Amino acid sequence: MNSEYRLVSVVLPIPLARTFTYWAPKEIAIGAVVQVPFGRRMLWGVVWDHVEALQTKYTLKSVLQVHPWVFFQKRMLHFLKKLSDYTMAPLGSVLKMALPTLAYDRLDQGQVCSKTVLKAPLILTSAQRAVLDAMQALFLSSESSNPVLLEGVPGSGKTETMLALCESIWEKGQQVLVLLPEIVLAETWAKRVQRYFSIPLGFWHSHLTPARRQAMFAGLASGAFHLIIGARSALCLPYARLGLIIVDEEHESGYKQGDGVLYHGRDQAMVRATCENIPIVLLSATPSVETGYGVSVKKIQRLSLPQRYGRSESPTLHLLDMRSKAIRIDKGWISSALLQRLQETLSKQEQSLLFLNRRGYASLLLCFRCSYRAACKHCSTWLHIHGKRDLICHYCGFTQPVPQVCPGCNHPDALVMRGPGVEKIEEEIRIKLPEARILVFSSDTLGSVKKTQEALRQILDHDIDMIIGTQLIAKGHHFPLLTCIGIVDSDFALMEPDFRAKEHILQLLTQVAGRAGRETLPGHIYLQTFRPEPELFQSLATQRWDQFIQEELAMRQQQNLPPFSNLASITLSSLSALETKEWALRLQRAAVHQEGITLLGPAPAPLNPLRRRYRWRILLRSPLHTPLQPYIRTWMASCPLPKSLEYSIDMDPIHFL
DNA sequence: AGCACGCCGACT
DNA sequence: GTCGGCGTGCTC
Repeated sequence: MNSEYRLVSVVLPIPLARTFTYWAPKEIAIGAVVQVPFGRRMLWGVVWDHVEALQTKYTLKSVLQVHPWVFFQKRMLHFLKKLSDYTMAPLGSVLKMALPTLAYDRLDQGQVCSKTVLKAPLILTSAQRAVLDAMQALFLSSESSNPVLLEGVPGSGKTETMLALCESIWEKGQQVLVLLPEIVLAETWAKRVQRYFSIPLGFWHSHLTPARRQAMFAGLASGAFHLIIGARSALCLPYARLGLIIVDEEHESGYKQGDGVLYHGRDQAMVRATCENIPIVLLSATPSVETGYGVSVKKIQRLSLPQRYGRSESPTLHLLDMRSKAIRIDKGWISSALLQRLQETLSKQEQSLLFLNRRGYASLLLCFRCSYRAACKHCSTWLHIHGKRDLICHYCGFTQPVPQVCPGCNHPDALVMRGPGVEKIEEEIRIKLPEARILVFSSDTLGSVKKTQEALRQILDHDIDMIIGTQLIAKGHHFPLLTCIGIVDSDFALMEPDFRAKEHILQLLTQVAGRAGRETLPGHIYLQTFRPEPELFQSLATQRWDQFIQEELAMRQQQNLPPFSNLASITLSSLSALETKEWALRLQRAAVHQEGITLLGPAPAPLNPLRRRYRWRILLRSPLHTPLQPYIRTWMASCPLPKSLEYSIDMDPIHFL
């Protein structure tokens, strides 16, 4: 053994829980980013630990180079370990999220830093000033402080208040990370920041080109960027000097998504803030029930900005019972009452929004003679119709033309399209209000960030009279001329097979409603429904969100649901229906009873198969202070699965499909 | 994850 | 007879 060198264990960005041992220069620090030979590849990894002595049959290889300026602090390694332990994802998978760009055999220079300069005075109202003072008092008062929830309706001035807080972070030479549930919101954030500050600013999301990604990584890891606006995946990066995390729209389920490591962006942002010992602020007009629980047990400090500044009353709510003969219209989906209001709005040269959370033209193709219904080959789901011509699977993207004759009975004109989508509503409006300039706002019509920006510009410039949109339209945009909103089908979310359905529909409807009457014009909201449920719409009408949270918490506690218990879902999948079922049953039989832990299932997943794979699921529940991870670890280890079966573990699942 | 090795179907 | 499918196994 040469005294110039020592042994280190290295974590590599591959889906393995283990480390690999290499020779490295004696002075190498834990947390150093190193390039190592691995098989016939070269990989960048992180020095996890020093290894004192090792007997091995391998001839150990040596570190090729040490990255000159990217480094993982102890607190960062601690965060990655916690994330891996909590999600039960291999440490290497977690590292891959933290080192997504260094796969290449090259080094970028760190950047020499430009300054952040205040361009325009940031004038706060007294309410905003009070919130800012309260936050600063909290963050300065103790060594480690609780997360803050800043609650406020759209237009209450949350962003300006946060910018004033950011300024104090930038004065200390630290970085601010703003997390967004949806990356189209990034431009809006950037514009508002740049109205007040000249600032080195970076973006992070999955659509960056490799070169942009590399540059962004260099900027944030060197500390050159003072602000990073990013999607969920920005959470795990090695910032040089992180000083504050802001989670915008914290209640959004977009924070829990994706493949690979299943984590909740908001929850893990709070973990990261604790590890880094920095403040974190959650923003929302309609906080999640989980956050409401955090407030009630004093783990989260709640502050609020109740006033709409710049003016305006709350919009007026009208419930339209579609079962009533006086209201309905024979052909179509827009009631006479709503149509009349749309006409009036148009003649006043104001804007309207029709909200329908269904993409495409129609959601099903039926034969009225033989009851054939178009289904996806790969997923056990029905095909949707887009542009009246194509059948599309919303889960796997499979596409085929709408058949000319019924594939079931060969009848030439027995096929009908049912279940209206935004395109169908557009068709109806073009006939009934031919003079209106219409824009359909959905992921099909707005494929790129650029197209979305252009659509938003058209709305703001009043090149558009009426927006017909899916939930994409609900998120954080300002439309000053928008005074009339129609919810075409208010009943959709109650179909969700999920205990969070009520929370989600209220959040979505509140958000959509928040688009109306933002400036000086009064807003009207029309809710078309076939099942008017007074208490549900009551919460929306009175805007008593905290009251809804209290009621919902009481219900969740009574039924032993999160956040009063832990849930985990384990999904097995394979190409064979029989094999999946058999192994799901075998796994269930291998489970050892433990006090408090309940196993539900196995049951076939609701969409089976999905993307050609058959899936069975086991759900676990435990009391709040009994973590499920150790139990799952021993259990899964006792029942090794063959390679043909894939499994995934989802802690705190929120999507039950 | 990659990248190899290894054993069964249609073809230059 | 080979080219190539993806099942299984290994990487310090």
